[in-house]
Parts: sequence; C-alpha cells; structure tokens
Amino acid sequence: MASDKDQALALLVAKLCRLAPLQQADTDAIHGLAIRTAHVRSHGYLVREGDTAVDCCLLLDGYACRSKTTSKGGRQIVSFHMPGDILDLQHLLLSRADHDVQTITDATIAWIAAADLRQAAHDHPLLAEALWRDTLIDASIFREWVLNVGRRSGRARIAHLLCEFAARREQARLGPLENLELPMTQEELGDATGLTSVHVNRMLAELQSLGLIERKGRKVQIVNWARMRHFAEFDTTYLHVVG
Amino acid sequence: MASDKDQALALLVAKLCRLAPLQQADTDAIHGLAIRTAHVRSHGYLVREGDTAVDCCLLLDGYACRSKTTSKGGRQIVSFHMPGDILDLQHLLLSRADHDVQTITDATIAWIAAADLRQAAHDHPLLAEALWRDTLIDASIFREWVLNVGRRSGRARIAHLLCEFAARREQARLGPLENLELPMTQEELGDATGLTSVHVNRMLAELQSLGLIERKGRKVQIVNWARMRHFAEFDTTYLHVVG
DNA sequence: CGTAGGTTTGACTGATCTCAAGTTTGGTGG
DNA sequence: CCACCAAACTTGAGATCAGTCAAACCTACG
Repeated sequence: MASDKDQALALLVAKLCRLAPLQQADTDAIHGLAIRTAHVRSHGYLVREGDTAVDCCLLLDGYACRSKTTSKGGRQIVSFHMPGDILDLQHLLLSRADHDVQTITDATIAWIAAADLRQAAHDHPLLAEALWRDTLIDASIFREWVLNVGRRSGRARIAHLLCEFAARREQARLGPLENLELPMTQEELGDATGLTSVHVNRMLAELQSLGLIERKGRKVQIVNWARMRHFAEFDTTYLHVVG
Repeated sequence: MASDKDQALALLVAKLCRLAPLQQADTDAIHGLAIRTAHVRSHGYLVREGDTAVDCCLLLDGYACRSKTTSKGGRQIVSFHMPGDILDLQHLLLSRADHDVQTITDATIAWIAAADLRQAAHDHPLLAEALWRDTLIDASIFREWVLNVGRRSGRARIAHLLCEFAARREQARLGPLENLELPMTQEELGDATGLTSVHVNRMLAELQSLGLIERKGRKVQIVNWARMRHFAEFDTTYLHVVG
C-alpha cells in the first residue's frame, strides 16, 4: 500500500511530466526531494502574507485557496486549488509571501523543502522548465480573473468561475464536467468574484432560473455545457491545457 | 554612439542582474542573442491574443499594456509597462498568447528570438532563474490587481494604480516618485480598473479635491505621498523590489 | 483656425451593497 | 433516533456607488 509520501511523489511526477518532457535524471531528482505530509483542518493557514516560506506545499487531497486582504479587512481570493496543485511555487524564488494560502476543506498536504526543489531546478533544466511553465499558467489564470472581476456582470462572473472550476476539475480527472460539488461557501465565491455573499446567492438562483444549472445544496449540475460556456464567455485557452 | 541594439542588451543585462546573481557566462549568453529593434506607433499591436509568438519583446522606450477582451467587447487592461520591461516572457513557454500586447505611446521595441532565449535559459540556470523570477513578480502584480479591482472602491482603485505606476517608475529610475506624467488616457485608466472613463474622471477630481494629488493635463503631482499611500492602501511588498 | 480625440459636467438609471430577518442544513451529544 | 446548535443559505426593502447617455469644453496638431 502506497504511503502519502509515495502518492505525493507520483502525483508530482505525473504533473510535471505533462508540463515538460522530463528525462529519467529529472524524475530521479524529484524522488530525491525531502518530503513530509500532513493533515490540515478546514480553513487552516498554510502560508501567511509576510512569511518567509521554507517549504513548498503540494495539495494531495482537499481544496485550498490563495487570498489577499485589504487594510480595511476586505478579502479577495485570487485562486482556488484542487488535488495535484502546487500552492506556493512562487516562494521558491520570492522571499516574502505576498498573500495567504489557506485550506477550504480538510486537506492533506505534502511539504517539499524549497531549497531542495530550488537546487533540483538549478541542476535540471527540464525540471525548471516544468515548474516555470506551471507558474506561467498560474499567471494566465490571474489575468483571466482580473478580466472576470473587472469587466463582467455579477451573473457572468459566477458562471465563469463555475466553468473554470468544472474544467480544471475534469482536467485533473477529479470528476465529470457537468456534475460537481463545490467545496466553498457562497461567501468564498463572493470573495473570489468581488461580490457579497448575498449577491452570489441571487446570481446562483438566477443561473438556475435561466436553466443553466441545477442545484442541490453545494452540488451543481451544469444542465447545458454549451449554453453555460457561452453565457459565461468561457474559453479554455487561458488554462493552457497540456497533455 | 550606442546603437539601439547595444542599448537593449545593456538594459536587459542590468535588469536580469538585479533578478539573479548572473556570472560572466550568463551575460555572455545574453550578448549572443539575436535581437532586432523597431519603432512602433502609439496603439500598435505587438502581440495579439491567439498568436503563436516567436519573439519576445523588450520595451526600450515608451509605454505599453497587456489586455484581454470580453466577447461582448469589454476590455480589461491587465498590466502597464515601462522602459526596461519584458512584455511577453510567458510566450517563451506557452505556445498561444492568451492576451494582447499593445503600445500606448510611440515606442521602441527590441525583439528577441524566443527560441534563442529559451535555449540560453536552458543552458544557463541563473539566467533561467532571473527570467523565472521576473515572471513571478509579474504574477504577484496580477494578484494585487485582482484585489484592486475586486475589493476596492473606485477612488481607491485609481489611487492605488497611480501609486503603483509612480513606484515602478521611480524603481526603474524614470523619474521622481511624486511627479509623473501619465502616458494613458482616462479611458485606459478605466479599462485597467474596471471603471468607465466618466467615473475615472470623477475619481481623479475627487482625489484632487481631497488634496492627495494636483493635476495639469496628464501631469500628476502626488502632494503627500504618505497620505496617498495610506488612502490607496498601497504597500510595495507585492512588487518584490530587488536591488 | 478647424478638427479629432480627450476631458469635464449634469441628470437619470440600474446593479450591487447593506442591514435585517427568516429558513435550511449538517454535525454533535444525549 | 432525536433535539439542539452554529453555520450557511435565502429573501426582502432601502441605500449607494458606478454606469449610461448626452452635451459642452479643452487642447494639441495639421
């Protein structure tokens, strides 16, 4: 039976192989990384803004998000994450965390020593390329979020977020495109879209009344993917899907 | 007398040296890159969404921005750029452009062959590190923009944008912190903050009436940096200033 | 000195927020 | 299995911020 650590390494290798044509030497280097796994409760902090991170965290199970906070207390979620995602790759090369990383459900995390990973990237160009590409895709998603929050109506923002979540979930083979269970509260959906939880609620109700989705608790069914996609102006290009 | 090409190489080397401790071999590799310079008129496209970019562009003179467009025609500017910035480093590793890159004033551009730069990064780990760190700072700024557009009032958004522009300009030694000339129209400020040009106008007028700025045409004077900074909730941490 | 693009202003509209009161849901201990 | 509790969700009414439309005013430049 595979340990958490073995599972973490397998997940990491699989992910990075999709991002660059890794050779044996590269995957060997990954297997040589110091890793420890941990269980973290829902809403636990993995990294706090201002921290000097010495470890990178890979999400093995559960869901997480990254967020920033206004000095007046306003919270903005800047990304959601699912199993297989590396949560704070930027701390490999930037010394101070500029945002929080937090679980949104109970989760299992693999902590990888940043110095090890940095050294491995330095010694293995293809590994560096895979990691770099991962951060570039991250950045592309941030750009789409700036557009989402800056230029779309409330209903379209929510629809777009649902589409992105569904698409990324399917891409990571975590479930079918049309049926998903949201791990986050409506308050968190609001923090991600620049809306209040009250308005998120109304927009979800509206998407349902438009026949785009069906809901039961946090289970969401996308009734007609093509119509939903169109309504949300969702185009997967920005996810830079590889493999 | 230095040619545009020499100027480009000097600028690039200076920038990357601030981002990683480059060695002689690394800077030699940079000097070996194929480069050609070009003058581009105001509002000219350098990259269009969907393009397969074969060159990376370094901005030598003038100002530029990157933007995305909604299918309904809404435009969102996701970043502004000034001399010394590399505009589309992400195209080194992502094949399709997910956004437009456009000048906002007349500009001088140095085009660097992407394949050359990719190869140089592959062969020189410190060069890769410098470029990677540059893209990570880029991503950090996108995160701050998501927060800006998602969670701040109109007046604070504009104030924050002005602070960022002033700070980056000073950091690149392009002028003093408190006095700047904006290269962009109020419409473009609106496209960057998710507001209409009409509202940008009113917010600028308000910042002036609050005694935070003085304006004359597009010249802006920040009357009291400490107060402005506080009002805008501007904290330079996210710019990850190095050197 | 005429023109076009950019800025400024006003009046009205509408999307989203705020506050506040229910209602449902999921988990926990008896 | 049930009763209870806290958290999350839902709904309503009124307030507000920002958008829309339209006109007038600059200002740089040919």
